[in-house]
Amino acid sequence: MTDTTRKPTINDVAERAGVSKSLVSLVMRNAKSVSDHRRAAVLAAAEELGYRPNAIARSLVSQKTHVVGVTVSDFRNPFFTDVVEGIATVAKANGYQTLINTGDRTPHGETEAIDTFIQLRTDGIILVGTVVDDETIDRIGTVSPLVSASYASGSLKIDSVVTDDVKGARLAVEHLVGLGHRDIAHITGGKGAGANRRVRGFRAAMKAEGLSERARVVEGEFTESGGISGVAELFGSGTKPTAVFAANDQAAIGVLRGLTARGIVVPNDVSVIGYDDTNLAAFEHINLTSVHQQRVLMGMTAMELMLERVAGSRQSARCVTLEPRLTVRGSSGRAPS
Amino acid sequence: MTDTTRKPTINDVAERAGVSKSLVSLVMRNAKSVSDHRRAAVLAAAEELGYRPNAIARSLVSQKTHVVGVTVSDFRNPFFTDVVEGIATVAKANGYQTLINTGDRTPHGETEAIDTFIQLRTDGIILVGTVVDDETIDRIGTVSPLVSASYASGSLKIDSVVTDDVKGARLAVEHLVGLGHRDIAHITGGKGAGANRRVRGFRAAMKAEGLSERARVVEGEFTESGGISGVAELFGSGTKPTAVFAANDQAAIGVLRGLTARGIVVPNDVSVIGYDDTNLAAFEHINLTSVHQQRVLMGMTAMELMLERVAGSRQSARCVTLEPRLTVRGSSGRAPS
DNA sequence: CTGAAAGCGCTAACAG
DNA sequence: CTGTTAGCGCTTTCAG
Repeated sequence: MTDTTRKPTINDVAERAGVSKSLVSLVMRNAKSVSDHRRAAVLAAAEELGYRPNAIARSLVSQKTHVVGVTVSDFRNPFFTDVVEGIATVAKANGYQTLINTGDRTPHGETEAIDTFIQLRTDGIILVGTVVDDETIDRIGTVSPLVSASYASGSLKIDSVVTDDVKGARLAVEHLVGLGHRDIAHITGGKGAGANRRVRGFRAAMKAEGLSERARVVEGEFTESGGISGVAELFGSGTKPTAVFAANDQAAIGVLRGLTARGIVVPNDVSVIGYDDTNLAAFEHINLTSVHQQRVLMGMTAMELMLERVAGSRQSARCVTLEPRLTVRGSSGRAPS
Repeated sequence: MTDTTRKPTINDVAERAGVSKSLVSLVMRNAKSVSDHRRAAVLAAAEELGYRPNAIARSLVSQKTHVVGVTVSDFRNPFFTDVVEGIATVAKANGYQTLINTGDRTPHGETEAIDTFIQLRTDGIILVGTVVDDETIDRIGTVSPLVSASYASGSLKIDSVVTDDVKGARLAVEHLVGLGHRDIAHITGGKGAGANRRVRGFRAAMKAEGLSERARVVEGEFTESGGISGVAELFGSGTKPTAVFAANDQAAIGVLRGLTARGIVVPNDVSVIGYDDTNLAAFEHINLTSVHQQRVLMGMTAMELMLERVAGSRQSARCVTLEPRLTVRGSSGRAPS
């Protein structure tokens, strides 16, 4: 298991095939300047020995690992896994490997994950739904190519790709107003990535509809319990809204629960809209109207930005904005008269 | 961005601090045999230069990467993400990094992912819900420490950790029988990992209850549509069961949909049980009775087995079996009289 | 077309 | 306690 089974090196292959190391190296990288005869001999020797090039050693000299590190703030959130899938697809298509790591939703854990990538000398790092502050991002951006997905960093050193959440919020509001709703509330995502933009978008859209006075915003979280507590606050006292726009699907599901518990019927009494349009929203038993984000595309775009950086074909920071859509399902309906 | 920003090496730090490379190396690894004075000087120099040890170079000489590769057959399945979380927790606690890769649910893709890990010289590889055949597993097992989670490989070279699915199926059957059900059907998981054990367990349990004659088994899949088609087959003709045990939660949700579409009420007319006890099952709107698998523990155990292998403290293969539990929720109830 | 030699950044014996 | 000397497995000039 130790030295007896030592993995074969380029030297072993060279010896077995009776040629020089450099010759083997050329063959392994498909160089053309090798005679068919020797190439065959090398290939045969490699096959026999079960030789696999040592990518570690290779990258030590080439200064390229062909690996990009990806930090994911929350593995369990289906939104993120789709983004990661997009990243992986484009990466693989371009000969890159993706190394995934989670920072356990904490700035400290994520910073640690990033540091590991730096020590591993990944060619670049993609932050998905990062929770670290702009200052740290800026610092890391000077050391390694960096792109942020789903969070628009203030740093000028890095690229980012986000959904136009201001517009997403507007789509939700316009849909509800079209259904006759006027008392509309928004439960925020707290300090989560993108939460701010959604709040701004909500306020702006309500204003545009001349409903500023009737807009209510309560603090929440990107979780089911965030939605539940939001409902408690909204329906505990004062004017009750006829529609609730939650910061994401998980919070919206909390809203559904909270409403059901109070005997309020969706969508007859109150309409509910989520954000992200995850699989959850599509489940027939949940059937949630939701603002759709192009998750896989977001990941693909992030990786494409990274490739440009790695190739050195662009030095300036770029922020790509993706268009949201509204997916209408059963949780939204005409306002009660 | 290229050579002007070259990352500082141990040499740069040594020069800056006015000491030898080996001294710096010792300090970076917290060796005690260094005078406080020099240690401080080195640390200061490293800090100024923003030096991060090159893990690539380090592992080239130490022959250890402190990285374990993890292949996940399906990222979207919450079952697997929990297993991965367990792996990552134990790995981190022991100074290991986890490199995650998906094989897109295909044997070819997964084999490719494994090959990448081998080239990267990861210290070991953990297969989560693998889809590659035993022969391939056996071959890889001779090259690298390997452990399989959720699939019990026939290979004698590798370790595995699985849930006792035979018992899990029995728990489901016993629960239903206790509620007065006698006509019970099972919708299988097709060729998916663990599907076989669940079928066997179902058959054995029904036999033990003296209900062999009334047991029905229809072919399905580990997906929602697998459940839907199963319902179509079960309720299309012949004796209709009063309870359905699906191979996993996603299929069970398909069953719920299929039943609802036919106007069959759960659990009044028919009881439904799933497998995995994922977050989905717990959603109030789904509220599915399900056989619970200790997912995080499964991942933790897998990583522990890996650590034993890496440390060389065990040469023989080991298969750990985890206990299932039944989580009772609203989708199962007394059999109609 | 092929081989020899010099290093990539780091660690691991050895000497002082 | 500290510096020197060899490599780890590979790529890359530079000569033949």
